[in-house]
Amino acid sequence: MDASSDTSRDAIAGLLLDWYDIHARELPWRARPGQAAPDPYRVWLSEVMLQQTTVAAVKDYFARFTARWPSVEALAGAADEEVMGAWAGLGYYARARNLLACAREVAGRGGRFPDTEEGLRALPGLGAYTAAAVAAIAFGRHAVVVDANVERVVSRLFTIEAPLPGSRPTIRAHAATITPERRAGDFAQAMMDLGATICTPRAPRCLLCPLAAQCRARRSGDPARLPAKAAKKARPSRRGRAFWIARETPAGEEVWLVRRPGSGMLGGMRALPDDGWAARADGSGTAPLPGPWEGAGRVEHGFTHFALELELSIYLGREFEELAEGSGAGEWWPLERLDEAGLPTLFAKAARLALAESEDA
DNA sequence: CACACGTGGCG
DNA sequence: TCGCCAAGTGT
Repeated sequence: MDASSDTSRDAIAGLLLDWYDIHARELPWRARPGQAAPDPYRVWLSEVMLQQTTVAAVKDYFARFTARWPSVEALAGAADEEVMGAWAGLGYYARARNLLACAREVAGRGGRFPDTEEGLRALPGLGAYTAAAVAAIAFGRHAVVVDANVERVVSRLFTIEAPLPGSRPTIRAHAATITPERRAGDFAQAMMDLGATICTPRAPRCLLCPLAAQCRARRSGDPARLPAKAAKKARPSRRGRAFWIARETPAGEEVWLVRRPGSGMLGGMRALPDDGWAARADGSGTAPLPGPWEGAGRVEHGFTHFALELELSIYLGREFEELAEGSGAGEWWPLERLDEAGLPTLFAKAARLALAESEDA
C-alpha cells in the first residue's frame, strides 16, 4: 500500500494526533498540554454546554458556572432557579434541567462520575455522544466519539455518499475503524478541532489538512458536497402575545413574571405571561387581566422549528391584586434587577421593548 | 424514526 | 436578507 494514502487506523490516527499536538485549540475546559487528566466535572459541564452550541457562545457560561459552582457537589446543592437563571440565553433549556438532575445523581454517589461509557450513558443528559466524549477525554477510555464534526470528516475521508441521518451507522463504523486504542480522548478532540478549523462545512481548507492525502472526497475534487443531508422541512410561522404588567412600589417599579412549566418550550424558565403560543399553532390572544392594554410593538424570534412573531401588550389598569390572587404562579420582580431574572432571549427582547416604550412615555 | 427543543454567527 | 450550522438528547 502507498504509505501516503494509508488509511489504516494507525496511519490516520498518527497523522491526526501529530497535528493535534501542534495545533490543538486552547480551551478553558481542556487540560494544558502535558498536564494531568482534566477534571471530569469540567469535561462533563463543557460537553453538555457544547451540545448544539458554538465554542464562542459557551466560553462565558463555562467561566461563570465553574466560578460559581467549582465542583459537581456545589452544583448539586444549588437551587433549581439559580441554575436555570445562569443558563438563560444559552438555549435548549432541557439541558439545564438534566444538568442539575445529573449533578445530584453524581453527588449522591460521592461526587464521582461513572468512569465507563456505559455508566455515563445512564446519566440524565448524556446521550451516545456525550457519554463517549467524557469517557474518552476524562477517563482515557477507548470510546468512539461521533459528533457533527466527526460525521463530516469521516464522510469526506471515506466518501460516504448516503445522506444523513441514514448514514450514521456507516459513519460510526468507519469512525471506529480509525479511533486509536491509546489517546482516544485526544483523538476525539483532534477530530473536532479539525472539523471546526480545517474540514469546515463550506470551503474546507484542504491545503492545511493533515489527512489530505488520505481523503477520498478531496481526491474527488469537491469535498464540500459531503456529507449529503436529507432535505429540511420548511419552518412555519407562529404568532403570540406576551404581557407586560408593571406596578409602582415604594421600593421602585416591579414587573410580573411567571415560571414556565417544567417541560416543553423554555421549560422551567422565568418568563413574561403569555397567551399560550408555545402549546398551539398560534396563541389564543387571551390576556391574564381584562385590561386596558396598550400595544408596545412586536418582537421576532426564530426557534428551531418555527418562527415567532410576538406582540407585546402593556397593562394600563391598576387591579394588580386580581393578578396576584388569580394565578398565584408568578412574582413581582424589581425592574432594577431585571437582568438577573434569567429570562430566555425571547422574553429578554420583549422586556427591552417594554422598557424602551416606557422611556418614550 | 421523526420530531421537539434556542440561540447567535456567518456567507 | 436568510438559510445553514454548532461538541445532541429525550420522547
